[in-house]
Amino acid sequence: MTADLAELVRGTDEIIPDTEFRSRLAEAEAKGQKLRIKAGFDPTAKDLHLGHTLLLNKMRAFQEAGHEVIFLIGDFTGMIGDPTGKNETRKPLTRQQVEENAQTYRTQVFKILDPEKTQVVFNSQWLDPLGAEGLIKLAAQHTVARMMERDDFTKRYAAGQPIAVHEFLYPLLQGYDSVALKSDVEMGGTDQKFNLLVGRHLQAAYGQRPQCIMTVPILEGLDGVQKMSKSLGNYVGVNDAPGEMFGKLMSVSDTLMWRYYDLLSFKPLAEIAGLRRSVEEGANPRDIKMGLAVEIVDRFHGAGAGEVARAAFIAQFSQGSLPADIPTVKVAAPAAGLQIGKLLKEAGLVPSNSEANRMLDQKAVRVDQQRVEDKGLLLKPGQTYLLQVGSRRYAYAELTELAS
RNA sequence: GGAGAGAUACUCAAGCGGCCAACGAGGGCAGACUGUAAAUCUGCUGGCUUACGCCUACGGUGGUUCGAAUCCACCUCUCUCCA
Repeated sequence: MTADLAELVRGTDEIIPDTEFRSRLAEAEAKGQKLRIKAGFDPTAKDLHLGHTLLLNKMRAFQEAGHEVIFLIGDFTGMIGDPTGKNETRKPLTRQQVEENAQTYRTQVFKILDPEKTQVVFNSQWLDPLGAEGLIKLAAQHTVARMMERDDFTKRYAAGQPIAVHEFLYPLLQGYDSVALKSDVEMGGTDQKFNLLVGRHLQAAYGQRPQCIMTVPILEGLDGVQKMSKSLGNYVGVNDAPGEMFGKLMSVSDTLMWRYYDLLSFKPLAEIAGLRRSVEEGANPRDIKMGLAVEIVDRFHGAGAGEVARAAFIAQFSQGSLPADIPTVKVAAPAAGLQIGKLLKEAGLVPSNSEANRMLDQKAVRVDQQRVEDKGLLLKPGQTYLLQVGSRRYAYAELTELAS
């Protein structure tokens, strides 16, 4: 069990209380019991990214150690709609949307978790029947002062930002999930620490043995500053195509690369330390970064996919050849020809004509590998042109004559 | 219930009745330099017109005015203090 323990603890941020966690683990082993491990997910986000996988990796580690992993989908809370984060009022989800999202979740999650060993539950199962009376009883277990201890509540309050009353219900309902599931351990991101602790408190209030909590770090996004999230556009999705995944990982800074190594790689810690040393001794960090990108691409696209992506990357960027998968777009053009700016817009490379003109001004546009600055350039139908905006946007435009 | 403050583009944030498509910062995009890195420097950052110009924008609806993001009224939302 000690080997297991090291693996279970690797990459976690905090375990509270640490000693109790260890003793419970030992106790379960001695009695031949399984610990009930709970982790909750909001069914609003459809696409999982690497940030989510930190938690999933941990869950998997528990599965491999023989414990019972419960994947909780917060469909009830999702349908209320969580307004956390500024002043956006998130639209409540319908049952059907929740179910759809949950289904998408499953397919992605099982790239990491073992479907056979994963129990999937929905919290509407016990929160629906709770009723107003149950809710009031639940709310009576906590105080406003303790609620306000939550970091983001404190900050928002101090900053004069609104806090809706029902936001107080969130931690309570999430905590009640732990009561309903009789969980032994609950896992979540560090930003969930408060909520996880509420679960501990509530279990005690309902006469249960309080769960231990385990937090995993929040993964920084590609910018290295803000957390990885889809809405910030700084994420690597588990469904990203191999080439895209590889490219995104290569674009992170050298500093961030080490953070990613620590959190995402399955390589032994000693090996990672060795890589650090080799860079200090003069190895090109780029090559080390490729190693990480290969590992991650392999993980989600099968062994070998990483090497293929690496070769394509080197061909495209180190040797300057074109990417392999340039989309072809058909565009109708008048016989006299279509103006370059309009073509770029029609081909979907820029959002507007004005933007196209700006790109032309900024020497960012190439047609058939030749830089173009003349906004009046007309491209005649009957040909296919290679369009390029900046270094990442490519398209073949097949111009067909517009019947006038 | 009473008194006050506020709502500006992706975010924060300036804004005198005309010089405001709106200072500045961040973010983003592009160019240079590179390892598609970081750092740095430069430029751009509402839409339409091959650009003289036109249209849409400053919480919402009306109004005053030759002219409003700027003034007035009402509405919506938020915050603070008092009850």
